[in-house]
Amino acid sequence: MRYPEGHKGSVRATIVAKAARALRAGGLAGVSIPALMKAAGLTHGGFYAHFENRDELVSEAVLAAAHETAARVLSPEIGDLDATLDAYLSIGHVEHPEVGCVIAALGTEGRAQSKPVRRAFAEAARGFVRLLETKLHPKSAAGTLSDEAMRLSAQMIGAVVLARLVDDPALAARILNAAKAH
Amino acid sequence: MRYPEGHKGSVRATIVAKAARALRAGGLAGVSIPALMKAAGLTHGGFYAHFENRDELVSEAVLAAAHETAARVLSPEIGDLDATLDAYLSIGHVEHPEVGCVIAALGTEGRAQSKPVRRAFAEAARGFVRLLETKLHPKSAAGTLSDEAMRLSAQMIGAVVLARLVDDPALAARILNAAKAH
DNA sequence: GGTATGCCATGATGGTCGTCATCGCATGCG
DNA sequence: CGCATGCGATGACGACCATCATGGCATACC
Repeated sequence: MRYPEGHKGSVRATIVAKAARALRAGGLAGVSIPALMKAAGLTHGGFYAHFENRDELVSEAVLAAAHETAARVLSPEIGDLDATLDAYLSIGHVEHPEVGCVIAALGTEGRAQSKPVRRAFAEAARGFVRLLETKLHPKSAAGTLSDEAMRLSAQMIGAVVLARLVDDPALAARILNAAKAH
Repeated sequence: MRYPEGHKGSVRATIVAKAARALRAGGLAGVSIPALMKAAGLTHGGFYAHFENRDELVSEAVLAAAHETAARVLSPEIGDLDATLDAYLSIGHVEHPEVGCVIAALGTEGRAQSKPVRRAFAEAARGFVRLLETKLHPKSAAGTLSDEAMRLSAQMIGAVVLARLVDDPALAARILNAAKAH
């Protein structure tokens, strides 16, 4: 069929959005192209009309996931630092990695990926610390990162990773609460 | 050939040890059985004489890696807490995940694995916090975990994950140093 | 020293993956 | 109203995977 203007672009955007979700749920290597396309309501055939290769989609999905979490948890309008900590260090975040922080969901997989994917993770990681910096010190000069922002970023990410691994809801909740101290 | 007593057991141990290294380097899904066996100096054929299936090897490799790091970095004879922090939060650790902490190397992959593998990760995670607890409070009752041990565990793991992702040696070093505060 | 043993190499099988070529078809344009 | 357009479905290809069946062969035992 002849498709309406901009159709292809919007389809591409939904593929990226659904992939961002599916990859966080199943791991970077755990979801195939057929599965990713099915998540977007399509079959595998059209994939290469939208992306050069699988890594291009993975890279964009990582960035999309990072922006999504930034807007939901780290953006200024969420509230002060405590509001961000409460949202990030929550049971809901631990139980739903598919809509949570991409670093806490896929962080350790980034290192072993191709260069474009590694670049996406690098940008996500730097963006995380940068946003936390502006929450800690709203009037700090752009581009400077305080030790406190780096330390607290590590603490938040590590806490969610640990809480997801211990396989014990009560202990997970204790880890999250312990990580709210700063 | 007729092999000397205990030969099979020692071969199995070297397969696990080499797999622990290869999996931390390449990711849980990034190394195939042929590759894992080649790392141990064998071909893929004999694999199922040693393991029920791939997940059994992965589970054992995760535990072996955890014990290895515990002995090298977290054991009492390393020194006090500062010695452990210096070793864990070092450039060498960031640059060599294949011999480093299994949680910092593979932590986010654990959640999406089969039950035996998840159990291995859960034990590794709990063991990490437990060992840090005895370093922080040597005379605390066995089995109790302080908020401080959980918070600092998260901070250490998150710092290494972040440092590996930012793709900037100078920034990585700053993150590591920032995470030495407690 | 002959022989039975059992570990491991060779090789096959079915399935799935990433990638690509082809085609049908519904609709926006003339 | 007919037709050209271009998106996406169908299907094929080679590669690689996990798993398993078979066989060779060097040695520890009798």
